Parts: sequence; C-alpha cells; structure tokens
Amino acid sequence: MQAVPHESKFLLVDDDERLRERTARALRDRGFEVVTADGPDEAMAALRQDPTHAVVDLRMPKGSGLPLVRDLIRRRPELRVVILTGYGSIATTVDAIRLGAVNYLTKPADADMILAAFARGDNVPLAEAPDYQAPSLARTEWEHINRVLDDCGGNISEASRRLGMHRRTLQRKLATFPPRR
Amino acid sequence: MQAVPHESKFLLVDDDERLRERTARALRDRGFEVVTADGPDEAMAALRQDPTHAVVDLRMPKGSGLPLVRDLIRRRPELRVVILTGYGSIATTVDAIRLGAVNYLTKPADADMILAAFARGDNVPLAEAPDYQAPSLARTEWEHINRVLDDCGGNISEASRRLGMHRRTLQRKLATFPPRR
DNA sequence: ACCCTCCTGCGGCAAGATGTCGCACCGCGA
DNA sequence: TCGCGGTGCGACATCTTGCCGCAGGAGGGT
Repeated sequence: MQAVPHESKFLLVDDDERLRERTARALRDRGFEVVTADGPDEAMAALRQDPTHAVVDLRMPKGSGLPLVRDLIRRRPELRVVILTGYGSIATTVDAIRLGAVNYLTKPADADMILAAFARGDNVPLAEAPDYQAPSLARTEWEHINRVLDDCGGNISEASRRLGMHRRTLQRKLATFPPRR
Repeated sequence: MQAVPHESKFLLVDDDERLRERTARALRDRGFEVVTADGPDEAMAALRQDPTHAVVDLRMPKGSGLPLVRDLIRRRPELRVVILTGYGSIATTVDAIRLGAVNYLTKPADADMILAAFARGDNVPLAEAPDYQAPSLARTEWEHINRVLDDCGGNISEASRRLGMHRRTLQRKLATFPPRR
C-alpha cells in the first residue's frame, strides 16, 4: 500500500462547514493542498483548480452526492474519489464504487483515515486474507451510536429518538464510554 | 428496475452444500437453470456451461472468493456477478465491486433477494432519494446477531462467544425475536 | 421582557434484561 | 463407555433501562 503522493491536491465536498474546514486544516498540516466545496455546484467549479483527489459526502441537503460523483469522474476521469457515507449504508456505497469511486469512509473520519482510504483504494488487495472477525455486539452498538450521534450533530435527544432508545439511556451510555473526539 | 430475464442461467458458488442446493432448488422452482460449484476450481470449470449470472460466496475455506470473482469476470466479461458477504463487511464488498461484481448480498439470502440484487445491479439508481433512516439500535443488533449466528452455522455457543455476550442471553434474545428460518 | 420550545444533565425508583450458576439431556469421536 | 461440547431451561443477584421529575440554558416569536 503506497502512500498518497505529497503533491496531491484534495477537494473536500461536505455541507458541514465546520467539519469541512477542520478536515481541510488537518490535511494542510500534513503538507497537502486543499480546496473545499459545500455542494455539487461548487464542487464542479472547483475542478478548475485541478484537484487530484476528492472526498465527497454522500448525504447532502441538496440530494444525494451520487450524481456529483458521477459528474466529477466523467469530467475528470483521473480524479480519485472516496465517498463519505453516513451509517454503514452499504447500498449507496456500492453504487458509488460502481460509478468509479475508489473507496469509502464512514462518517466520523479524520485526515489519517482519509489518506489511508486513498492509499488503499489504489490497489485491490486480492491476497487479503479475510480472517473475518465477528465484531462483538458491544462494538457494533458503540459504532452505530457514534455514527448516528455524529449524524445528529451531537444532538443527544435527536439521536436517542432515531436509535429508539431513551434519552437518559443514551446519556448514561455516553457517560460510560466517552465518545471519541 | 427490470426483472432478471427468464432464460438466465445461474452459477452458485458456495462451500456449504446444503445452503447451495437449497438456493439452487429455489431458483429452479422459479424457472431458472442453475449450475453449482463448491469452490473456485469447480466454478471456473462450470463456465463451460455458459451461465449468465453468478452468486459467489466471498468467504470460502480456501481463501477469499475475491480472486475467483476477478477470474470469472476476466474470462467472461459479460457474466453478471453478485457476491455473498458475511457481515456487513463493507471493505471486501467494495473490493469485489471494483473487480466488476454488480452487487452484493448479506449472508442469509434467499432466492428472491438474489434476483432482486441482480435486477438492481444492472442500473445504478442515481435518482435514488437517500432518505437515510437511521436504523434503530434494536434493529442493527438484531441483524448483527443473525449474521453472526448464521456464520456460526447456527451454533449458539459459538455465536455468543463471538458476540461477546453470555450464551444464556443469546438464547433469551433468540426466544424473544425468533430468528428467520 | 415574556413565553414557548427544545436541549442538557442528573437523581431516583420500578421494571426489565443480563450474567452466572447449576442440572439434565443428546450426539459424537476416542 | 467416557469425555467433550452443544442445548435448553430454571433461579437469583445484579446491572441496565424506561420513565418519571426538576433546574438551567439557548433561541425564536410576540
């Protein structure tokens, strides 16, 4: 697995400005150039700055990011795209890969995860020994909670509603295992 | 989403004979031709019977099904392949899609799910409204349990160990929500 | 300022779920 | 036949959860 070339230029597409800028900064700190866009139109326009890699959030206010992925790749076939997907929504991930994305990322993704996704996306590891380890129930629960919580922008009440659990319970769970970040 | 043509011929690749034959029968009952294989070698050999669609289990005793997917598609580019993946192991699913598989299925998959996967795999639904519904915790827990349990061949003790929960607890959960099948 | 709504954190209690024993039984291979 | 591991189930202590309630804060509308 080779690393991402240092002269790469990233295009970040996400509607959440805070998250986007934070990630952008993290990538810049690592010496990469970064351009950002908060929606499909801006993203297409940003192609003029010739990014080499793109990170696209699949779930944006103005519809799915899927058409954007298609358009980006159509316009710039050499552009390497990874998608940011909310929950482990495999279905749309699969769609995105079919459209030419090289990899996917689940939502709370930091700069290192992004770089790893690109590095890994460039070559399909055929030899990979899938010594499938069944994740423990506690672990999947934990990840799902984190994902939904992140998806609700940290809103505990909202997250508890979506998760179908009592707010007090979520609070207690979060107190037990402190959420990352 | 168009249906799978009636003159399709399926190739089922799975090391579990019972499951394989059961699925084969289900597909034959729906009027399709079916050939089966219990491993990569048999699968490649079965290409001589000119299947149009293939279902490949990614997790087989002799290593990953990934190389097989690649070889199948390389030899028969027009062959439509969907993969059978254990848990929501997105990573290998993504690899398989990159290799040219048209869709994926999670493990306890019946004939109808297989047909649906093929039907859906033929066209990427760009318009799909991703009205992401966060699945409830209970639901994801339920699905994960089912997957692992299936993966352990129905062995409750083994599944409880992998899930990190007490056997008695798993028993009780299974008694409450009866597992499908 | 006022009201209203929503979110947050937390205490407490009853009800429910879980961990941990133990026991009887069964199938299988040495 | 023995040992091993799986299964189903009962009982009980203990942890977890649901469901109250309350106080405080942030934001919007009047």
